[in-house]
Amino acid sequence: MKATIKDVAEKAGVSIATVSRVFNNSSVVVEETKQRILLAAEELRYAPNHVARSLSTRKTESIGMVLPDLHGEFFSEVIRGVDERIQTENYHLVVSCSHNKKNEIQAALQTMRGRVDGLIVMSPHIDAKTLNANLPFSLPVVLLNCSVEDSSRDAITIDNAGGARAIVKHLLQHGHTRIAIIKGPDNNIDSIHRYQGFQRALEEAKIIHDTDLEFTGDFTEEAGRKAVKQWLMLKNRPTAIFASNDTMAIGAISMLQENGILIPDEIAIAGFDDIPISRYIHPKLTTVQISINSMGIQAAEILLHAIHNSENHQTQQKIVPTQIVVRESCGKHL
Amino acid sequence: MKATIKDVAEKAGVSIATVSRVFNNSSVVVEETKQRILLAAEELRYAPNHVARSLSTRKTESIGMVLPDLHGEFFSEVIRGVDERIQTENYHLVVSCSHNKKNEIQAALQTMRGRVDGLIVMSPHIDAKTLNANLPFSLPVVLLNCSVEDSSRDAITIDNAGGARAIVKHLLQHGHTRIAIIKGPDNNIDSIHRYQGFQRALEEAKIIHDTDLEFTGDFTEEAGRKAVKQWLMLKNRPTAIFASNDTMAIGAISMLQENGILIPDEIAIAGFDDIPISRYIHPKLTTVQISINSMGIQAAEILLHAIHNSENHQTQQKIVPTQIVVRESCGKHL
DNA sequence: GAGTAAAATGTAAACGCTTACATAGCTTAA
DNA sequence: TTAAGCTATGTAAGCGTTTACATTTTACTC
Repeated sequence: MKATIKDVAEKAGVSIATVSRVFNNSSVVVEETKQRILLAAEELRYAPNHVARSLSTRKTESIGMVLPDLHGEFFSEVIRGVDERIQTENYHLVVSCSHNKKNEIQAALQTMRGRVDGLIVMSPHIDAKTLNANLPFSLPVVLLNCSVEDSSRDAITIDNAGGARAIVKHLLQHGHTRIAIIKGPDNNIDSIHRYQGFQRALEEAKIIHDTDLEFTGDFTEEAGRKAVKQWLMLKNRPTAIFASNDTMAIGAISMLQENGILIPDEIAIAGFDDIPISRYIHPKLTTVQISINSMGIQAAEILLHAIHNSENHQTQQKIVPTQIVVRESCGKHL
Repeated sequence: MKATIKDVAEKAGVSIATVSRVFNNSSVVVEETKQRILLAAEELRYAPNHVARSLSTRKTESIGMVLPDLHGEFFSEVIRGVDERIQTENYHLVVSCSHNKKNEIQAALQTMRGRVDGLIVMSPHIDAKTLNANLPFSLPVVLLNCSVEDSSRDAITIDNAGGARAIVKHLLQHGHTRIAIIKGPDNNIDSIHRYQGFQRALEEAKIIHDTDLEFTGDFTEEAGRKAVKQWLMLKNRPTAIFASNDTMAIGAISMLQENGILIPDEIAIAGFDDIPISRYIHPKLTTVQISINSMGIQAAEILLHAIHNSENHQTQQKIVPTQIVVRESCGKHL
């Protein structure tokens, strides 16, 4: 049977209020009394019950994360960033995975209510309306990479279009004109914007895009492999590939190498995300860098601010800049 | 202001007990009353307060995970496995990172008390005694890859020694006799066992191990690179390298390739873990496979059982078998 | 040594729910 | 008709804290 504050109070010969004060440093308790209480607590192996405390204070000291998926380094990096920031304020992290399904995200959001003080929601697949309809009204929320409808909510989005445009431009500067793209899922907001950046760059270079050179993937290595497989059968192969994320780029590379195609000499390739592994594969992957970890930190930062200043918190929409990092996979010359 | 059960009860003209019953299907409520309550709840945007419910039922419907770190795919895979299993029973996942520090793991364990119904602890760096002293007594706990002292606790451990031995044997069968090892941290239980497996295999082959061919790393790519750098300066280089995890193996490969060393022709290499990326790098990495995801699922399974059958739960110690998967990095011949 | 202000501690209500037990309203059977 | 037995709902205690407010103790001052 677990000891309660009452047991400690009795054992130490004080009231429960005093015990509570000791455990909250809320007001001064005479040193001697304090020690007596601490001793009693120790002997009884007492630890405050967080649930009761939460009920009383209306604070849970937890924040929730609703993620679309739990696969791969991207998510673990975000989690790491968020955890890193909130741990400094003794907050806890409750993670939930919506598996990208509408009803599950609804369920996740639902069960988070009353369990957390704030929410970080990442849901690049859900449209803004559905999202808004399900978002709790009374809880601070930070949107990560979601379709945002207006400025009524805090949101952090990556400059997907800008990053894609920059890296495709880089490819163009290398003289490539037949550039293929491995897209992400059609309903994913990241994919959409990356694709737009891609198109934009081509337009600016006055290149007419060949839709044969498009493949829609799902952000997995396998998708990258399939895309390449398809293009290898073309009479007129692309000379460069832009993969909408590093994972697919890596899949593409593996398929190219299996077919004895030299990278970057015969086909250049670039990715997006700069996941840790990108700099260790061969050839090292040219890609677009976003600091996922720091994105998590920032999201946590904003959320904590919203929680602590519920009255005068100004919502903000941040666009996280990206940076291309040139390595070997697209040719170093130039 | 958020609506409470009381508001709903008033609006529907019933007592709070009836409202509670509706939201718990605990006993039959006449259909008409039920609809009236549901309607009132909807209008007030009422959702039960989980904290209050938990206090009353002494159940949180959450389980906690204490992880040593949040870096890399290994952890996200475990999390994914656990989440996958517990979600089916509407449990939530509270994640906490101990950063491998003794006091932090203590703090993490401490704050989990009363917040979760059960705990999955992964802490390969902490010795059994310290761990045991800090583990909550009253809470079901499943140990993941920890030093286990006795059979009083549920535990899942990977057959690290067996896996390492098997893969080193494989290397030996290829004719290698100068096999180097990139170890993990000295106080890490996984590293220790993998190293033991390595030694065992060499002994069985009656090979005297050259301590020049040992490098202690920290499971990062960088460590793999450093190890190789060091060995390249040797007059008598190793012909094969066993890295204690895939990440270090990948780092090693990148360094070898930068120095123009052919893999596996000049130096063969093998890893441990079989992280997803291993099959997509070039050359594809020969490694030891453990299903991290399913380890998470199993841990969750055992924990849930312990929670639901607190009286007659038999603790169990599972050793998850490993399997070597031969790919290109150690030479396909044979 | 009385009076007073400040410091330390105690009392009890509240947080929002669940649930054992009590009660009221109906059926049913003798 | 009435007692008994159900069924649907209500009453109220309890879950373990926090905290405003009340009370007691201590420390000074004159």
